[in-house]
Amino acid sequence: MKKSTQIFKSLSEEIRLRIINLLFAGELCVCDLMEVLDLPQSTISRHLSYLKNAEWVEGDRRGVWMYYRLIDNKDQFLNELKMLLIRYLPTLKQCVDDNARLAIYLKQKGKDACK
Amino acid sequence: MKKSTQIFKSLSEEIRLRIINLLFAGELCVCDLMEVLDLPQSTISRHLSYLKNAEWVEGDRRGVWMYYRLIDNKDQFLNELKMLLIRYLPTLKQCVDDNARLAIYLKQKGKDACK
DNA sequence: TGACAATATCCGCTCATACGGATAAAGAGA
DNA sequence: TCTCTTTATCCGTATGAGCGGATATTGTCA
Repeated sequence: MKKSTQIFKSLSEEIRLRIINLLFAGELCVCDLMEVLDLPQSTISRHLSYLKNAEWVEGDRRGVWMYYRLIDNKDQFLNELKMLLIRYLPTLKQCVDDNARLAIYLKQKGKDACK
Repeated sequence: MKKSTQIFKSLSEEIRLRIINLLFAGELCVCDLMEVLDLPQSTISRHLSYLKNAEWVEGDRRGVWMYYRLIDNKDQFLNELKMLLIRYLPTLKQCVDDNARLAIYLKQKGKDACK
């Protein structure tokens, strides 16, 4: 039961929903998210660790960078909830904007940004 | 966006999940819930009003009693989430126990309890 | 109208968690 | 090893929401 409420609590925060939405496009590192969401590093990192505890994301280090991605969870409920979010989040204005910013950011990334 | 986080926040509380689970069986009044969940009246009432604001339930007065039931929402996302909960909540031990207590309670209700 | 029952709201308190700057830890490269 | 970059964690503070007893509100019935 505790775990169930934790799942929903992890989704009850705007920034975390925005992060999940961005990760639908594929893995991203902390500095990517800082850029796109325009938020301080400690805030991003904190939310990512929250999402990791709730088993939404996993991260792996590549050099200095930590790359985060959504987990393909064995838990059926979590997976169905994720499917729901995949369809729902992109209909929200804030997420549409974020996705647009991400696209622009990724296009110019190779040149100057991390990696 | 605010509304989306609010939806999940409304589900991030054990008592509220238990109430939703019980209401899948049909409408109930506050005193029913007090009995089955064994919680003080102010606590039940507070959570119900929270669920009402989040558009999960609606209530109507019949005499002194307020009967609450789940809303058939027009919002597609809310409805799909509800379908998910209908399948998921009854698999949780706490909810199984609650449902058993509800069944016993309802069986003897006509005699002494409200209405 | 007066007493009682069911429900909603108020109140003071406590706890969880958000924030963001500062600091620590980990790795890369000279 | 020294420095720089990225990320994680710490810290003090602020806010949101939970709790349950007390009180207010609403309706019933005599």
